[in-house]
Amino acid sequence: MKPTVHDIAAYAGVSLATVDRVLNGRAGVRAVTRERVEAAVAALGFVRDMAAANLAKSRVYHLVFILPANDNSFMIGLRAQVETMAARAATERMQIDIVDVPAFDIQALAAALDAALAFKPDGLAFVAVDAPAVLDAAERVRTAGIPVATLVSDLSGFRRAHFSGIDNNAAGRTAGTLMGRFLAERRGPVLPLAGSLMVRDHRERLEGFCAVMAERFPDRVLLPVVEGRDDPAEAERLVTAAFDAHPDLAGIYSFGAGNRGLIRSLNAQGAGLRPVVILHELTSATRAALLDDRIDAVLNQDAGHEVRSAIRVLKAKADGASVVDEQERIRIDIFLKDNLP
Amino acid sequence: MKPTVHDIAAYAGVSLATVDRVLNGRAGVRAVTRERVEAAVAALGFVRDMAAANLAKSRVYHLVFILPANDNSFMIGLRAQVETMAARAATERMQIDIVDVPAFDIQALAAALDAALAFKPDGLAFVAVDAPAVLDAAERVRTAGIPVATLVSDLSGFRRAHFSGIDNNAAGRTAGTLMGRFLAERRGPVLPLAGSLMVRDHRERLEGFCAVMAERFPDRVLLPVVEGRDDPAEAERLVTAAFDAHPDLAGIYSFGAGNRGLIRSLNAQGAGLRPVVILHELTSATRAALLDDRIDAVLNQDAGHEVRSAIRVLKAKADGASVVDEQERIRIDIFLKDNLP
DNA sequence: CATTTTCTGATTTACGTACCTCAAATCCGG
DNA sequence: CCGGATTTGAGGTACGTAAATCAGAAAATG
Repeated sequence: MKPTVHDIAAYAGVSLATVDRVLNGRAGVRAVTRERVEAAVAALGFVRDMAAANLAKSRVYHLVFILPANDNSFMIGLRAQVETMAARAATERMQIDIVDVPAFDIQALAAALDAALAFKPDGLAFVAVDAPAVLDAAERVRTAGIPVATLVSDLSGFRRAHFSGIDNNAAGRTAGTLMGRFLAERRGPVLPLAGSLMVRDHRERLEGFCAVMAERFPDRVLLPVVEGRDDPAEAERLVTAAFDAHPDLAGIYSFGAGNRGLIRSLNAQGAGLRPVVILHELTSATRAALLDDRIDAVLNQDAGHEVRSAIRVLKAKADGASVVDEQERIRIDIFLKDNLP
Repeated sequence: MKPTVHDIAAYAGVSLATVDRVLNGRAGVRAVTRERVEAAVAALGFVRDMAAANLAKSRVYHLVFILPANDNSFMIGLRAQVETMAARAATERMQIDIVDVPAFDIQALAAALDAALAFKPDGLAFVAVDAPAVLDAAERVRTAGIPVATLVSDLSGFRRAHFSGIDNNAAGRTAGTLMGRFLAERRGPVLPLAGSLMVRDHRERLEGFCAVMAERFPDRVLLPVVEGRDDPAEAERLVTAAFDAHPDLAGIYSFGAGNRGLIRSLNAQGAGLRPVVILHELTSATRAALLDDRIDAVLNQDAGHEVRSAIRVLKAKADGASVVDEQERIRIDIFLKDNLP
């Protein structure tokens, strides 16, 4: 049988109250007594029954998610995941609040962080915009003792409890390797299509991609990066322009959102050999394109995993528990048409 | 505030005892009264607090994992994952027992299933060997009302609660696409190296691989499948023989274990152009080979995810709760040297 | 040595549910 | 309308922990 606090009290020869003081780090216990209790805990292998503890505390974990009010498929999906978990939250003594902020708005995000801090939640997760004002606000939250996790996009210099997102440099490198190998002997330049280079994830993906191309496929010409601002119409315009300027365009790596526009532009091209296309985020549009052989590979981050992971980690940090690190690492999923979920 | 049984009782105008009888399906309640209570539950959106309920029942979820006593890296890793979770289990009112059976031993596995059934656990997970005797034993467990999950390898015709493993046909197809595209214009035959075609996973991988090769790369010559029995020495022998017989060997798809032997054989070849190598399961050996550019891609199933998923599902089934399906789908991980964890 | 401060023990209540007992109310057939 | 069966109510205890109160003991302080 699992030992309980009563067993610890009996074994250590102290009262329940003293055991409670030691276990919960309250004052009013001599060092010797504390050690006796700790020895008993170690000897009996006591582990606190979290379910019972939470019941007794009638604790409700109160988490806040700050999400950008973006309308691209990925962010919509991410929000849906948070909402799903928020609905399930009641079952597990949790309350999850979602706060909206305008996308890429530094001041609004900083203000939202300060507002969330005022609520004193048990944990906070947010999609970072990489700016000093955001860093300051985030540090205020962290300093208040609230565990903070960054979601999808990280914040430079911030000592967050957790980053729930992928290694974007590695993602770019992966795309580079796939691009180089899928192209093989085929000649022609490759177009890198960003969302915005103001965002850290996109910069990192580009760096990784360029590094691999330079290292392993040095003969391949990379066209100058173009930025589609995560906007389908703009992406379509840019890609169509690239097709016009470079009839021998051999590859496109799109590492931002707005891929519906890219796919429209692909469809509009003639029946000739299409370029190798590698892009990010599995959505209904990119999935359909993959199945129809209009694109070659999709790199994806699992939004559901990211949200669940952030919740698990924040909850664990909130009560100082440990975490299965490996479970919280967000994979770079590579989807070909054959392994679509 | 979340409603409690007390709120239900008050709302329905009945006593706590009656609410309890309804919620737990005990006899002695008139149909009209039962409906009143159920209406109250629906109206207030009551959900039973499982933590409190388990505390009251002093319930311990008792799970049994039946694992083959295999000595390949994958199975060793899988076992380690189960052991890790078993250690953590105490914290979460769980007890996980591990039962060993000789690998590929149908009678032993069937006997182990029957033995486990005698313990009346709350859930059972096992690595299936695809045979009628195993199916019979598994059905006996299932019929006894115990949720059963298959792990890694599935059991044909078995109506399990859950299969915690990858879609091996899709994995084979994925390998086929990568192989075909990585080879591109390069000529030469491809060797499929199985562990054993007696195992369903390996058969499915082969089928998927061959299907894609035939559909999309019909000119590529596939050598006859060889079986390395998941044994490094045998794999090494077979691959070396293939090199000798086919100096222009262009590709190897290894979908069994024992890849240390395959890698040794690769190392032993001369400095010429090595074949494209795609294999399964990320281990220290395959990881090192990937980093050194001695192989091209590793398809992997995350053993940790599989184990955690099996536990979550069995627990949920044991108390009739729902499951986040998407969280329980085991991905086919594709690792290149760039996205290694 | 008296007084304050710090520590410790004993006891109680609470969390939300399960499960038990005993008595009272209601139902049903005759 | 009676007798027996069924249904319902009231109340309690239990699970393992948290947290509070209050009294008494030990230690530190003057």
